[in-house]
Amino acid sequence: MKASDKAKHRNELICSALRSAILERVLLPGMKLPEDSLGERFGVSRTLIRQALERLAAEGLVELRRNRGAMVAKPSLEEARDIFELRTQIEDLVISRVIKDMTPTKLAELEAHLAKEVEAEHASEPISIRLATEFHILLAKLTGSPVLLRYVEEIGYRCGLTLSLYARPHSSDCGISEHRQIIDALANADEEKARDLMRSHLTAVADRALITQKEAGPLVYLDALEPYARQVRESQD
Amino acid sequence: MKASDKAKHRNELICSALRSAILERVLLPGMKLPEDSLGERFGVSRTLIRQALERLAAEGLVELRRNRGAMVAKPSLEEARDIFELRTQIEDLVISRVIKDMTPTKLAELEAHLAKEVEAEHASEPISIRLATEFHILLAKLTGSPVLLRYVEEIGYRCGLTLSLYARPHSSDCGISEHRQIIDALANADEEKARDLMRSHLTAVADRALITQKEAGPLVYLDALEPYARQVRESQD
DNA sequence: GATGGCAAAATTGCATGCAATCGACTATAC
DNA sequence: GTATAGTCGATTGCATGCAATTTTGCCATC
Repeated sequence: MKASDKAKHRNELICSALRSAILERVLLPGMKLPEDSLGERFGVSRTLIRQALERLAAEGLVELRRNRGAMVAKPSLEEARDIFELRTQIEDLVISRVIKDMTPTKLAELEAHLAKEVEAEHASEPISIRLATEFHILLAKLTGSPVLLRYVEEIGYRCGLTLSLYARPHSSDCGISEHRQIIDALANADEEKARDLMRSHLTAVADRALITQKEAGPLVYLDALEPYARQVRESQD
Repeated sequence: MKASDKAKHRNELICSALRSAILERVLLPGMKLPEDSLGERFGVSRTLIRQALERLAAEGLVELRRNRGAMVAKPSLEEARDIFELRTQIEDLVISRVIKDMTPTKLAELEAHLAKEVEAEHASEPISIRLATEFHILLAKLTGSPVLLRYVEEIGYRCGLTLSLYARPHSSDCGISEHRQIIDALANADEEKARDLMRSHLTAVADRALITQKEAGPLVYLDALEPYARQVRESQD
């Protein structure tokens, strides 16, 4: 999971845990998410699970059918395209904002993150995807705008889920060099170029992704959740 | 309230009721929202109120402080600007999408809505604001993209709240002629012009708004909620 | 008169229990 | 053999109750 899980309340811990599980393809699109079983796993009551599921539903990662329980969202191809298009549009704004107030400190942060991406280049794919997403989130953070951060995060996660559905394996790691170029453009205060690079980066990611299609059965396979649940259980005493 | 409150579940009814109350300036920014009192008012238990408050918090209309209860959000001036900037960026996309697949039916819908706006021009200000917001939401609907609709709605609401905090009275009704122009540009399939109009419309709204500043005391004044609560209570049997 | 700490009241955090709803299965009729 | 109706099981919807936390008012002390 992430360093950003800094000892919040159980509420958010569970939410983060489930989110990570979804983004790291431990819970696959279409899987059922029964409140009881999850509650048992995490060692909490249905109330908390329910909250988390509602939150994730609002974020678009979980689908909530009335009286029929929750399942991991399964965005359609159209939704997928829409999300990526919207993302492009928003990150345009992020670039403009970041470049307007660039500092060496911020550049260093970006470089540090890129280093982590390079280091993890040959690690597992979920980790690469997560780091790639977090690059964009870091950019949003650097704008200093909570509003931008909030929406870039949310849409970034949805894109992550989408990729897990439609991307073919190893389609994401080529993103590193593109991140490199974006940082360079930002360092040179070349707004136009940075924006163009970001646009083509995002469309490239989308294109690489939306070509092949994998199918996931609607099965419950909660055992895979164990490591995530343990973390929450342990933090309780 | 709205026609879109079409007999969903109590869950969403309460959420809509509170949202409307906030947007119509019945609940002012900074007001406390205690679960008990609200539950009593609406004739439901704290559980449902809690759900609604969490939802609204996710939408940015309510602020949720741990163990200290909820209150109507009070966006800062910076947040206000960020929200409007983001809105501009997103509605750019809406225009592009709508204009790509314009039909006489859709045009008629827009005209019908504009007619409502004209009709309500001299009605109460909250109603004007709501109709103005719904014009933008209608545009998002016409794109046929649930994703766009979701975000335009949410950000539109946040803008509405922002206006209620920072706008000076009667700053909004001038928007009608601008809506008129946008429809015309859409009818002529003039994408560039439509986009420009939308951009200047939104910045105009923001500018008209963000000049003067009103202050609202952090008082609880739940009696004003009565009409909203009654509606929910009645729909229960 | 101001400050620090303590205790009581108010409010949220969370678990549990019961009722309502939906889906699947079976039995029965055609 | 197929279709339809009815019942049963599983799961969610919601209310209530108790524990935890924060706030507020009070009193003692400086």
